[in-house]
Amino acid sequence: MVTIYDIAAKAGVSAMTVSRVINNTGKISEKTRAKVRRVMEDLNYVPNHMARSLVLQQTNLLFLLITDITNPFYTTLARGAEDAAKKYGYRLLFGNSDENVEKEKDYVDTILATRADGVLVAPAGDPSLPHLETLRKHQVPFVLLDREVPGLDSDVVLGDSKEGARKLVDHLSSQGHRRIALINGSPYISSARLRLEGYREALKLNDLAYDESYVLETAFEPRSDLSEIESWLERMSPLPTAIVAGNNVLAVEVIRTLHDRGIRVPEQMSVVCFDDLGPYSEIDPFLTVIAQQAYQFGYLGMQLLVERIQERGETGLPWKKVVLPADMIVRRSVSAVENIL
Amino acid sequence: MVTIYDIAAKAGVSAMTVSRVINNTGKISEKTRAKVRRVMEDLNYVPNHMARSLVLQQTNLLFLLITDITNPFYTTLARGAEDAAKKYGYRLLFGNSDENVEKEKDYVDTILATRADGVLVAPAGDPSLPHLETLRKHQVPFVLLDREVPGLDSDVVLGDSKEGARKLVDHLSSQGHRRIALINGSPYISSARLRLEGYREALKLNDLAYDESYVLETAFEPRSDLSEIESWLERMSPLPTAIVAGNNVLAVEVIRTLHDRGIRVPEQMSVVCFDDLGPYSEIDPFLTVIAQQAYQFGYLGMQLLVERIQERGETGLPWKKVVLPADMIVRRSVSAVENIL
DNA sequence: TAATTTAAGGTTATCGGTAACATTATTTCA
DNA sequence: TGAAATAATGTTACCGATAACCTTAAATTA
Repeated sequence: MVTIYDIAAKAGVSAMTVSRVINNTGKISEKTRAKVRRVMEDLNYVPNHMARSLVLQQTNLLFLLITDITNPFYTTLARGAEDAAKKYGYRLLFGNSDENVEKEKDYVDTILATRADGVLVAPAGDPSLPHLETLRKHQVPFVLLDREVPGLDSDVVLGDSKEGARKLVDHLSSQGHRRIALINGSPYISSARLRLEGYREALKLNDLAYDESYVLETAFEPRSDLSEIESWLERMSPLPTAIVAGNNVLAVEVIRTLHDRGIRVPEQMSVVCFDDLGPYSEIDPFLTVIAQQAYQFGYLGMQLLVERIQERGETGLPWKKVVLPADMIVRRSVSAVENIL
Repeated sequence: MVTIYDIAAKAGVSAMTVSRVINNTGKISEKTRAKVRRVMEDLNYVPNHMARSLVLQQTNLLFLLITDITNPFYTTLARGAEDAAKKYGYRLLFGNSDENVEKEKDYVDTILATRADGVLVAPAGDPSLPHLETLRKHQVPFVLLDREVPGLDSDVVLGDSKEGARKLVDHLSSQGHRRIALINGSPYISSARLRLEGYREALKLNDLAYDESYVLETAFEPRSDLSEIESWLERMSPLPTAIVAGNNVLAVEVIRTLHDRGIRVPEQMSVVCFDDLGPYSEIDPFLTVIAQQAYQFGYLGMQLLVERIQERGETGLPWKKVVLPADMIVRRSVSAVENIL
C-alpha cells in the first residue's frame, strides 16, 4: 500500500509537505505542489482514512441503521438521508438490523469501533435502550427515526401514528365497516403502541366496541411462518370485515394468508395499512394506505443529526421532535360493507 | 474516549496485557484477566477499530455497492450478501450509487480509504471500468454482481439475461403478439446489451421483424421525467401490442406513462419485465416477470468474495463466473392479442 | 541597512492499538 | 540440585497520518 512517505521520498520532500498538499493547508510553492501531485497520481495514492481519523479524532462518517432493508419505507428514507448527508459533506454508510435487537447491537458495536461522527437510527424497539445508552455514553450524537424509545431523550423524527390509525379506522367506518381488526407490530415498538391507541380511540369515536380478540400483536418484519396469522384468523368469530395492518409488511402477509384461505381482498375482506409499497404501488394501485413521507424522515433526520454534531460542546440544547403528518391514499383494497359477499 | 491505556492504568497492568485479554492471545492468569475485564466494563471500553486495523493491515470490513437501494432486486440481493457475510464472520456495510458512475467512484474512494478487505459491486456500467481498475491496482478483491464490465476480468455472478429476454418474447409471441417493443437500460450496461440480444434473437425465431423504432434505450434508474418515454410512445406507429421492459423500474415507468395517456394494461397493452417487485407482488400478482434469484446473487457473490480474500497470495486462480437461471412467472399483465381492444 | 515578516518547508510527538522481543518468577526434569 | 522450559507480564517500535513547533531564506518595512 502506498503511503505518504512513499510519495514524500519519490518527490524529494517531507511527509508533512505531502500532507499539506493533500489537505490544501499551509503554504506550498506551486512547483512542489505540482510535483507532489504528479507523484501521487503516478503511484495511485489513496489516503488512509483510518490513520487520518486516528489523529484527527473524527471520521466524517455517518451511519444509518434501518430495520428492514427490503421495506420501501426504509429504503426511501435512506435516499433522503443520503441526499442530506451529501449536502453536508458527510459520507454515509448503511446497516440493516432486520428488526433484530441483537443484530442492531452488533451494528452499534461496529459504529463505536469505527468512531463514526454520528448515527441515524430506526431502533428495533424499546429493548434497543441499552445500546442506545451506550452510544450516548460514548457521546456519539444520534437521531431516532420512526420510533421513540421510552427512557431515552433524543432528537427524533416521527410519523403521526395515532392520527394515521384514526384516519384508517374512520375511513373503514365510513364505508360501513363495524367489525374492524388490527394486526400490529410488537407492543415494544412505540409506533405500534400509538397505532393501537389511535385504533382504540377511533373505535370509540365511531361507537364501535373494542374486542381484544380482534387485535394481534406480532412482528413488523417479514417472516416465512404465517401460522400465527392463520390461527388468529381462525380465532376471530365472527370474522371482521376489515383489517388494519400496522405496516406494509403485515398487510402483505395478511393478504397472502387470506388468499391461502380463499378469502379475497377487497371482495370479502377490506385491508388498509401504514406505509406505501414504493413506486410499484403506482402501476396497479391497490392498497389503501397511510403514506408516510419516508424521504422526509431521512432528510430531516439527517439535518437534525448534523446540527447536533456541529453543536457538540454546547450543552443543554433542547431535544427536537419532528412529527410528520399522516396522509391517507384511498385505493382499491376497501369495499363498502354492503358489497361484501 | 477510553483507551487501552486507561484500562491498563486502572488495572495496574501494561497496555499489552489488556490487548491480550481483549484478543484472547498469549498467556494471562485468570486473576488479571478478570481484573482487566472488570475495568473494561466499568469504563465502557470499546476497542478502536481504526487503530487496530492500522497495525493489523486488515479491517474485517466488506462493502456491498448497489445501484438502486429502492429496487427490491438489489435489497433482496443485499440480504443474501448480509447473511453470507455473517456466516463468514465479516462485517458488511452498504453503499448506494444510484446508477451514477460518479457516486460510485466516490464510494470506491471511501472503500479504498477505509481499507476494506473486499467489495461486492453491482457496477453502474461499462464506465465503471476506471475505478474498478483502481480497486484491482490496490489489490482489493472484488466480485461483480448482475453486470460484467468489458475489459475487466473478475469473479462475477450474473443472471441469464439473454435466455430471460427470449422467454419473455416467446411468451408474448405465444399469446399472439407480433408488435413487441423493448424499453431497455443503457447500452453501456452488459445486462441491457444481453437483453437486447435475446430480444432480437427471439424475434427472429418467432419470425418477427426487428424494428429499430420499437426499441428505446434509456436508464435503469427511477426518474421523475417521463418525457422520453412519452415521445417514444408517440413515435411508434403503429403502437406495439406488448412491451418488454429491461427491468422492474422501467416497467413501472412505462405503465405509469401508458396510464397517463389513457392506455390500460393489460387490456390495451401487455407489459412484461425483468426482476420481480419484491414481496409486494404477492398481494396482487400483476406483472409477468423474469424473477431473478436476487438473494442468491448476494449469497453466492459473497462466497466467491470470501474465497478470493482467503486465497490472497495464490496467483493465477481462474476467474469464476456463475450464471443464475432466468425463471418466468406468468401473471396478469399480458393478454392475448385477440382480446386487445 | 538592520530588524521584522513572511513564505516554504522540515522535525518531533502523538492518535490507539499490536507484533516481536525482552524479562522475571516458577516449574519441570535430567 | 542446577539447567532448561514455561507461565505471565513488560518494553519498544511501528502502522499512516497530522498538529504543533522549529528552521531557513527571501521579501518588507522602518
